[in-house]
Amino acid sequence: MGEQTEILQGTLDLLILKALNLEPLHGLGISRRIEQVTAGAFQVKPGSLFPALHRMEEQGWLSSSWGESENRRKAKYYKITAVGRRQLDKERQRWIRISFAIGQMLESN
Amino acid sequence: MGEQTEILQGTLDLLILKALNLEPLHGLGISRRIEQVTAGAFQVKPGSLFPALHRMEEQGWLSSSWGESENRRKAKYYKITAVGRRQLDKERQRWIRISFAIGQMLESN
DNA sequence: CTGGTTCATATCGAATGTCAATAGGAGAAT
DNA sequence: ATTCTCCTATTGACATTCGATATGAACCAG
Repeated sequence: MGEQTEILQGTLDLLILKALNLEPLHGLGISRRIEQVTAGAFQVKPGSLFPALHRMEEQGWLSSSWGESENRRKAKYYKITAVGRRQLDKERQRWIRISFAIGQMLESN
Repeated sequence: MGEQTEILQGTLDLLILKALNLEPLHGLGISRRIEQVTAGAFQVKPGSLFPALHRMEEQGWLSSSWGESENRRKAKYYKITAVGRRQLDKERQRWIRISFAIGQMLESN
């Protein structure tokens, strides 16, 4: 694994969906949002982010449209869909189940 | 991904190390222990378990020796090493950091 | 208007981890 | 003996992630 592997594999979709649940963002905006909210614990690199966005769009969880960034740059904005919101809920529940289970495991003496 | 993908990718090592922290177990014993403690939330299949065990032994986190199971079958018992205990502590802290970060993400409105 | 920097999207190759399916051997049971 | 269960193990396929890199657009300095 890489040196700074901080991303918990399998939770990237959850993080992205959650980031977009409030408002549409462009790619790097999503990355910044995640890094900001988690106080730097997750650093989503482009090589992880964009394949994930494409995959999620293909599955109908996101839709995208070209626009302009805060800095007047060309930027593709991603928006969560209704299907994506259902998926967010699924992944949220999955996370709760998993973190509870691991908690049980760690607390078992 | 598979139908019942319940395992959070990247946490298998943590679960195995923790399972072995109390006492040595053979492969399927580890699998059962994890399934039991987590109330079935994690089902570790052989195709996931044994590659993980070999990998972890190669890294010096585990040592193994042939013995006899509770049912008189030939069984390879895995034991956590001192290095493995340090790794367990690392992974435990990593888990705490990650679950805290995701918690922050999910609670952000 | 030219060169450099930042922003932003994107792709590629390699490595890793997981799973489903399967194999195979060894003890137990009848 | 043959059937069953237990236990270890491998194989092939697949998805995900990462590091590195490429490309292009807008801005700024001189």
